[in-house]
Amino acid sequence: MIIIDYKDRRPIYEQVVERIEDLIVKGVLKEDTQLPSVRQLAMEISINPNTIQRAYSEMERSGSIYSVKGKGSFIAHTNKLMQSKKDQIFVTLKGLVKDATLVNIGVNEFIDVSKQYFLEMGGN
Amino acid sequence: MIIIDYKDRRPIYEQVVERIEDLIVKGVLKEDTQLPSVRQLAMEISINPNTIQRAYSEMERSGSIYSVKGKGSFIAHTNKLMQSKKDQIFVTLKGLVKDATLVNIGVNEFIDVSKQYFLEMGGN
Amino acid sequence: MIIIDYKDRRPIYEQVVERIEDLIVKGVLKEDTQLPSVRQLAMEISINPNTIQRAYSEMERSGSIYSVKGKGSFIAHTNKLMQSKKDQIFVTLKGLVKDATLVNIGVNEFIDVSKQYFLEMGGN
Amino acid sequence: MIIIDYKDRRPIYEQVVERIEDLIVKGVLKEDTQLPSVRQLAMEISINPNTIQRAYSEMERSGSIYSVKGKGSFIAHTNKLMQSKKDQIFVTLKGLVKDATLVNIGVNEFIDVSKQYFLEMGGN
DNA sequence: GTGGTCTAGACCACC
DNA sequence: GTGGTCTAGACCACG
Repeated sequence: MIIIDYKDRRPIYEQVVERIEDLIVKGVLKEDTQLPSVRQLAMEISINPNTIQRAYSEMERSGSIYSVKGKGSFIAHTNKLMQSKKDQIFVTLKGLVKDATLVNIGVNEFIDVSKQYFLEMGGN
Repeated sequence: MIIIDYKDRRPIYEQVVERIEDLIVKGVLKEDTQLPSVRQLAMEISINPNTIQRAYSEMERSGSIYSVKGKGSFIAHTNKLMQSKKDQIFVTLKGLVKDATLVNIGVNEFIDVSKQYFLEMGGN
Repeated sequence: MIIIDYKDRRPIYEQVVERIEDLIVKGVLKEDTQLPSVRQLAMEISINPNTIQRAYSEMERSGSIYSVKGKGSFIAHTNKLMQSKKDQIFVTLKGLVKDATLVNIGVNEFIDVSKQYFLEMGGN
Repeated sequence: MIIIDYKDRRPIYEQVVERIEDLIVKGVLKEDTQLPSVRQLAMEISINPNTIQRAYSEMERSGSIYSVKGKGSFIAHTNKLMQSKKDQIFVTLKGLVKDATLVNIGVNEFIDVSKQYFLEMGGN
């Protein structure tokens, strides 16, 4: 379910967070679903439980999941996550537009390519 | 000319590269212009010369500048840099569109916001 | 009657204690009233009996309730509980005032806000 | 400088955060002051470097300090910290007032005691 | 069994 | 030298 790319320069715990949050926004993991336990997921993908623990901690801090000692970890309300993901996308987009203007990419080219990419995505 | 943000989480040498390449794409630094020497730039912005050296090495490797032994470092042909910056932007855009579709941001919203951002940039 | 918030980070037995003591200070549960048995309450709120047992033990230790072998658990004299709750509040208040002085919150601001909060509570 | 209370139930890293943030709000540590390195502080108070690392990470996340790889950790702008501490105090106060009304502590008693505590603090 | 904290020791990127 | 990540193994509180 969760694949780690060891060539990726980002830390493992960050990749784990990304993979799980992806599953949430995709709707695969729904609210109050129980996540695999720290130890179990650690064994599954053959990494140290502490690393998973850290990933889970990050997600709890950011409000994506909630953990109960002795019970397990569960998916939280997804609204907040969706919104923060959207916000993040628009922030990135703003920076990208800024860079685009610097290298003389015009509005038209930018949105044409965007449309094209949307088409490709829809095709999947 | 070059400002380092120590609170920025990226390594300093990367920031130096970015600042210089920015000056190149903006046309401030033109082809075959000589860059300040490693030591000189290091002193100017109060940074370890090793860090500047690494920044210059990275840029030479990527083809943004070229070095002549005993003479110094110079701006290379800017076409290649411009093109790679453009490529990079479109790669990022592709990823962004992919993420956008996941959180149900439609084509229309996406390009409307893009246009808006372009307007804001033009206004500066 | 008793609601557990699994997203609350405090242990469940502590929440149970708080809820019951709340009912006591509010006057809902009066002196010598019998509490539901451990098993019964556990079933009611779908919780492990061990957890309820621990909550009851804590309250007996602190003197909020008393148990009679073979009969059950009962609300103790409420005076002591009321007094210890009051004491606790003033201890917290003292710490809070100390912190307030550190960040330059003056007496006036502090009591103005307090009055405001009392008004809001009264309005409920 | 920093004292750990092993009888305290809170985790060590949390105590470290509290102690340092206290020094910041008290004005002992000023903006851009360099903190002791992770390893050095760990040796000083005889705890594992990882624990200090975690404390520093928490503070960087919350914006109290900023860290630069290869250089060290530094005190950030203190405004944000002061504000969040103030906010925290008023949140606690609100909860305290709510509890006070439950046990029949009136506005007058509450603010009288508060004033008294402020006097005591001022006397230190 | 669960999550959370801590230690010990290692490696990396950066300066 | 610095901060940051990871592993291995231990212990605790909770259910």
